[in-house]
Amino acid sequence: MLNNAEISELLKKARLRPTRQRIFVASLLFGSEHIHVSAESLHHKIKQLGQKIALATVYNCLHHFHKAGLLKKVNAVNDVIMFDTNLSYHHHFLNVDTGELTDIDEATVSIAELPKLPDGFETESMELTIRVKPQS
Amino acid sequence: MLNNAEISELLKKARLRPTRQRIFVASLLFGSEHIHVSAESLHHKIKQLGQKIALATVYNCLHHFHKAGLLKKVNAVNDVIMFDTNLSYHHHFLNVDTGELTDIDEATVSIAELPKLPDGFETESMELTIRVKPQS
DNA sequence: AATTGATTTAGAATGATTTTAAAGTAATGT
DNA sequence: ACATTACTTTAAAATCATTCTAAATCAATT
Repeated sequence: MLNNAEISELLKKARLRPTRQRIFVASLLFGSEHIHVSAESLHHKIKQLGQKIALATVYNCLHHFHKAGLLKKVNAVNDVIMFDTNLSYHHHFLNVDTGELTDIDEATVSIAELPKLPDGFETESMELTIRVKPQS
Repeated sequence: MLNNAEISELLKKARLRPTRQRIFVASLLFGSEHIHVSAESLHHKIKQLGQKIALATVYNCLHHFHKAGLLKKVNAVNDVIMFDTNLSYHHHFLNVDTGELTDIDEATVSIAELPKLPDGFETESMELTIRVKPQS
């Protein structure tokens, strides 16, 4: 858990102005467990905590944090962009019913062989998505 | 290339009424190379061919074809649902600049080790997405 | 404290997709 | 063939996530 001064510092390091809203949003994202959020889900959580931040601001925050390298954008499936506080290269289980994402421990996956890239291209990132559903 | 009777047969087998519109849409999708389409891109192609089918009908077609197992839904990235006529288990290169998808030959990828699934869940599908960008 | 430039915000706009409800068409029984 | 029924198509409205706009606010700098 980070205090406001620490969060302020973190934002400054990322060249983001530590505004009231950004500090609050950052406090929900950083400093504890890695989490996955969408703008909508985060905004909802904020409202539940009795705070009032415009949805557009949440979008702005998430995108700024992403640009600054504080968040990873996760391949959305149900039209909803998810952001991941876990920046390291990793894969996901995707619950196809709920859209919920769960990190896969990198150590439990190994990709033995990869195709060669199209000419003139380089890899930006690589992600394995295992779509799962409740056993029928 | 399939003729209309063959396409009609294909639709009937999938328990879909072989209507004029579906036959036309199916003729663009099946019978030659595997392709990736969005509702919008397919509708555009149809208009270019001088035909007139409502965009909503294209959406309906694609979803019906998908439900019937004739198309695979591909993890969209730029908000656009892509459908793939290649039903077999396979992976994609994703051009992050354009959203364009390219199939990866399955033989060139091998995943050596996989994590165990969460309890009570089963795998629906699994997809490796290699996001690529023009070499900088 | 005043200026400047970035940020926040409500609300409008956008773009993909879905829904609605009416009109059209295919399949089925007669 | 003909009527009935059920499914399809369609334009237009609705919806949902997201982005834009323009005015108000705020943080950093002079």
